[in-house]
Amino acid sequence: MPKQTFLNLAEEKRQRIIEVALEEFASHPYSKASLSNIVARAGIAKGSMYQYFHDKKDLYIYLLDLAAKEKLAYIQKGVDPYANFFTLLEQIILAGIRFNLENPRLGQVVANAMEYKGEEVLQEFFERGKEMSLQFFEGMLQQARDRGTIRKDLDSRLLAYVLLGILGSGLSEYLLDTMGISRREFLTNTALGEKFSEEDLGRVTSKVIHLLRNGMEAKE
Amino acid sequence: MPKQTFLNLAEEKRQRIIEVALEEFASHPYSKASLSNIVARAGIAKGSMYQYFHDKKDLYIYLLDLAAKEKLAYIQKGVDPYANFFTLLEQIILAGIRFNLENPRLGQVVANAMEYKGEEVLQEFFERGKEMSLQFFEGMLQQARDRGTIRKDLDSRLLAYVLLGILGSGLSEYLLDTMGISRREFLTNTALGEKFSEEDLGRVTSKVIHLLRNGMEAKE
Amino acid sequence: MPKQTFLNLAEEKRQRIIEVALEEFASHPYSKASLSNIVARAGIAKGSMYQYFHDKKDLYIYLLDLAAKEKLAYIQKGVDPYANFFTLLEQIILAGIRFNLENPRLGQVVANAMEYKGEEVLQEFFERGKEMSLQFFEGMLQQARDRGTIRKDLDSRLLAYVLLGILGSGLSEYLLDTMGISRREFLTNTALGEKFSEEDLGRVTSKVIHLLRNGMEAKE
Amino acid sequence: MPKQTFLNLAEEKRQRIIEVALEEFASHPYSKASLSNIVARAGIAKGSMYQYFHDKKDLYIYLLDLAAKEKLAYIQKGVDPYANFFTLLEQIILAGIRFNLENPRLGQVVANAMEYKGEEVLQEFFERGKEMSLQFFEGMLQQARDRGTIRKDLDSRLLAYVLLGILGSGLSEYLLDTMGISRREFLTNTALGEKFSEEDLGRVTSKVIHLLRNGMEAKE
DNA sequence: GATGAATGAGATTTCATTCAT
DNA sequence: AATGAATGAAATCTCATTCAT
Repeated sequence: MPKQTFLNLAEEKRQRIIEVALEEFASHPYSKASLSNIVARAGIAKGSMYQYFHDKKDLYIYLLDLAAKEKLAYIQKGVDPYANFFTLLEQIILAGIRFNLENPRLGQVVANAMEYKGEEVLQEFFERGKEMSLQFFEGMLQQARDRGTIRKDLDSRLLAYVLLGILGSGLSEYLLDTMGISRREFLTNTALGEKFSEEDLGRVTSKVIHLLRNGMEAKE
Repeated sequence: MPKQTFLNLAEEKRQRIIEVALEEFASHPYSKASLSNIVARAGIAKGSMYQYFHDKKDLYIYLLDLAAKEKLAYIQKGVDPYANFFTLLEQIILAGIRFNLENPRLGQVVANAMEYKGEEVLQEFFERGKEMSLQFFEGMLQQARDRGTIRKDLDSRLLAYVLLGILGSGLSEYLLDTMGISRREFLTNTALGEKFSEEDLGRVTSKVIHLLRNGMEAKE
Repeated sequence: MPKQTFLNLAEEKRQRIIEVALEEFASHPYSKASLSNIVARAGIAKGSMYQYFHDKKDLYIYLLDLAAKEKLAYIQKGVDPYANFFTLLEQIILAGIRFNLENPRLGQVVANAMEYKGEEVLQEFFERGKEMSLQFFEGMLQQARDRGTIRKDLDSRLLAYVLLGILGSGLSEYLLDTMGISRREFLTNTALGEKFSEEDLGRVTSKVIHLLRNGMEAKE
Repeated sequence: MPKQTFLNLAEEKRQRIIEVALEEFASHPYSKASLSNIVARAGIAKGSMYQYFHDKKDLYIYLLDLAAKEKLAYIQKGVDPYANFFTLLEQIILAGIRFNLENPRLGQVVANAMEYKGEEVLQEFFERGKEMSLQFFEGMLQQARDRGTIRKDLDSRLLAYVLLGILGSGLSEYLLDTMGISRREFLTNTALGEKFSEEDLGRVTSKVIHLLRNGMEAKE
């Protein structure tokens, strides 16, 4: 939890710090991310960082929380909760991808967290986050099953893992790949997200949904 | 590439070093993995490590390569290349999971590498590995499409991403989860893999294959 | 010397600051005592502290001076200056111990100062304080010698050192020890001093006086 | 406990490090003593210190232990354990003073430790040391009482505190004082100890013993 | 007079890598 | 070929003090 000091900061300065810190944490694993780097690029004194946050971990968790909340809000905004399951899933996937493209750093920080292994201090924290995501999907799947939208024999827990794997970051990467944009460029140059048209995103998403809905097998 | 010195080492010593190093890299992100730890536990001098490998990165890449090759060999051994697509895919998935459970450290090192972002020194290397995996799946999918096993309108590249996401490590994690085994225990205690019966693995795999083949939608 | 600002403060606020600061300096060596801690616990702004005192040293010396003065006043109050030497000494020892038990923090700050070595900035200050104490005892001893109360061949300066060593804090510690009270508890919980009865104190004091008067040797 | 590395060091280098470190710890309280200072003055790399000792505390405890052992050995060497109580005590006091004068830094480190208050990490360690000293004196006193050398009504525990207070460092300070040598000079300039003649030391010691034996009171 | 954000020097500690033996 | 001591850059973090509001 950041200290009050940070929250009192002028909007502009606070944003600058967040921006720079996100960039650092998006492009380095937690233990390699350097506070010295961040303060240097944000143009503040090293000690100031400790007026704002208790320690490195505090800063990281703040950013992660921020990113997760923003991504969640973004998705909720783009979704009709009363739509049927596949429409809802399509909207979620679409919003997820779009968020990642429009907010490369935020998206990357969340994605990194999902896959974080072996950073002992943070493990517990990550596991909680992962469990929450899993349960969200599991709930959705249960409901769809109850309503007869999806087959009764599907294992919701397993499916939740599968969906998480697919959404992880694979799809955004696919898009970057097909546009020939490297991850480094993407994280550095904020404006690249605009290169992707609504149609591109829609096409990819509907392909995925079609796969999930009907499977791969060619029927006669 | 390890130096000749390392290859000349007595089998037993070489194995010990590999074993210890794998344990370290499986349970810590690259930048947190400590050479000091490794040499201490392997009972060799720190300088010796530099007689064997050029630097930390060299050692890591060697292990990664080793792990990838072993996993690949394991999968190839368990697979009938002339089987039809879905059978083949099922065998691949099954072998992949089984390998991860039987070789926790090797499996983990490969899995970590797949998801590693932001470690500049290694990025290029990882991208090459990922590209290889993608192309492998892409080739398989193309062939299946040509043979009419899967629908013509599927985008093989995108599907390759999806398959990679699913196989990543999600399924092994699902299994560990349902057995209530923490990742830490799993990496430390080598014998845990035996807890999983062939039936368990078969059931999970066939569920996934069924999903990929037929999709989720309930057909009347 | 505190600034006028501090002296203008509302009595209550001033007392609170003093209390908190004493607690900090009693339980940490000078260099580890933290102004940040003090202001946080006193509920004032850090800048305010610098309106009241020139710097950390200034604050410390103020407290030390205060503690010394209070202890001295307490002792003077409990002493009959016209009593004969051993009675006087007994009263001094008794009052000294009692003060320490009734005012743990003040007593501790004074005791710390007596033993403080190696804090360059403060050395000169401490030496002055020590010299004053020594001269006080030296004077007393000279007078007693002149009056024939104590032996003529005693070296008053040396004896002053010896008395200082004994009074330092050894006796209070002996009492705490025999009651099984740790120094930490003692400094935190203000009320512990009441655990000691007048008789306990009297017994200890008279033992010490008896020793100083007659020595240890068994006479037939 | 220092690492093996330190013990393997060339005698000369090891001594230099010890010497410099002692100087630092003798003239600064633990938390102010600076490793950076030590390595700079010892002419070694900062990292090397951590090849020798686990951390600052480890180094300090090593020095303290060293100092205590040397002082103890020195005293034991100068003492006839079969002498009667007062002779023995005289020899102990004399050896203690002489040690402090001949080894200013060692003596100071031990003396500081005796009085250390509030350095939480080390508190337990110090208390153990103090308790050992107390018990040593207590044992001596008990024995003397049993043998009828000292009065039966003396409280050995209390007397142990008193003796510790007297020996603390008071007597060496008295001597430095009478020679007009400041503590700073004394710690810096190793050669000063030679200024004190055997007679000076003997005279002081015998005065103290006389006091302890016969008390201060003038008997008609 | 009060505030509390800003500062930056300096502290301890880690670790990959080098190199003399 | 093996050793392991030496290195030093870089990391995180603390804290007395300053100063603009």
